[in-house]
Amino acid sequence: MPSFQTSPGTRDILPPQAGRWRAFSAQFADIVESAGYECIIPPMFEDLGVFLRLGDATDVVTKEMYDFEDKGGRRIALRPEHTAGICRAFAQHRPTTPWKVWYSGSNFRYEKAQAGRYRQFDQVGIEVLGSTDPLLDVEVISLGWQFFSSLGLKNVVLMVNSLGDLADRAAYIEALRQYLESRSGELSDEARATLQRNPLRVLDSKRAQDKPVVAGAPTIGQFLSDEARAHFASVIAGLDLLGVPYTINEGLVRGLDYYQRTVFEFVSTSLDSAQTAVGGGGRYDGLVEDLGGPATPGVGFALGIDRTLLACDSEEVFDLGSPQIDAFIVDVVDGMAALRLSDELRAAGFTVDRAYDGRSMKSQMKVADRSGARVAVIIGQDEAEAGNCTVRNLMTSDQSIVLQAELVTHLASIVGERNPRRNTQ
RNA sequence: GUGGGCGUAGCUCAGUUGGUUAGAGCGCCAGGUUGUGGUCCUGGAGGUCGGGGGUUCGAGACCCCUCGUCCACCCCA
Repeated sequence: MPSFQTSPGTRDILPPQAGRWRAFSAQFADIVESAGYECIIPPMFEDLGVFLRLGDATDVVTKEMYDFEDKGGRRIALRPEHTAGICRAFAQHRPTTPWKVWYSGSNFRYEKAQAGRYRQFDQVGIEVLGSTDPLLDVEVISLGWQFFSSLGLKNVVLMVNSLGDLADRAAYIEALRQYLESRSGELSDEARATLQRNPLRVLDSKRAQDKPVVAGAPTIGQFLSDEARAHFASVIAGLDLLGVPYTINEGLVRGLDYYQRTVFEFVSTSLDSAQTAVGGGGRYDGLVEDLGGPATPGVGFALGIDRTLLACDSEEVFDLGSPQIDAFIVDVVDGMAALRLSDELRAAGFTVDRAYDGRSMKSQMKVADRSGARVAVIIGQDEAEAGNCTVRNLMTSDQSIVLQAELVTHLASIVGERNPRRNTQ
């Protein structure tokens, strides 16, 4: 065993998996940038207070925060999610609205690791600040939906709900509390404890014992104000218009306290672990104000990269290999030709690798084969003296001798034309 | 945080009721007549059996502690 290993809940994303992550983010960027969202990169740690707004009854704040005091005596926390930091950035910089941003990055929560759950985990997401338009909620939800579709995922379902405005929500929570307390004798010990902290979360209980009680609970729908009801109706109408399939789930509550009105979650039905939520979001109209900014509505979502990729694995989609190598250079003289030719070919736009350490031709050919290269360019003593090279097509085993000066055109005839690398002036 | 499963070479695993210098397959490296891959053959490198303590004449195997990992709960992406 090596002396050091990754800390609990963290891991190395090695090649080729790391390349898949990069492609994942790139594909996400393509989709949301086409809708006018721009990239934002907030800091990984902030003043602890920024994240306390997520809710003092949530585990994310009370148990899972990576917080510490820095050398300057500041109370700092590693971000457990992106939304709060982005709202803080909005309050700090006051960009014109609507402010549409997307992000891709790591979050940190001190939890015990499990399938699809890590202490350092990555999300991509979008946020829009400055508009209450319900059709914006629709745009946001539909972009999430489109992204899952673009990955090739079929077994993702969308659940939507409305938590109402603050007053609706408060009235509902009170009614729910009264109901649950009246039947607390039937609840599990765990659910009773949850009831004290956050009655909404009892609706999420997975224990069979709690199911009958939860099934009989009052639902949020009866508590919505006229405004909240109209807002939700517009969201539904918009989803219908776009043909985005959804399920209204009145038991859907989100884990963070800042949500109001629209909430939604994307769930993979092809994951068999306990973690099936691959993404979620909603409207958080009070958050910017809570952080000391002007009253500003907001809506957004976050998708878990790990879990979504897990879903891709189980549906056997979005499967990427390593990048294709066009040519592999085998130089058994002194390596100088390999150095020069690889440089020239790369400048011409080809992907080129080579062997090192002056190994035997047989050994270098093995490495060439393993690299998956389509062509081997061989420089032996004869070629070096004649100024040419042997070009071997590793798929067909055809072989020919060409002048080194004509290598670029010859290679293009085998693997196709490439765009030369451009140097910025 | 609670409960359970598991921790033997880079990877996947064997290791009989505790008994001599710990094995296989894959991978890696080098050869198989002196310039060539993917198949085949031969050889080689690589492990303080997660770590610490204990029981024993003797422990990879048994006991305790610890760390890590996986799974469930909790919570969430």
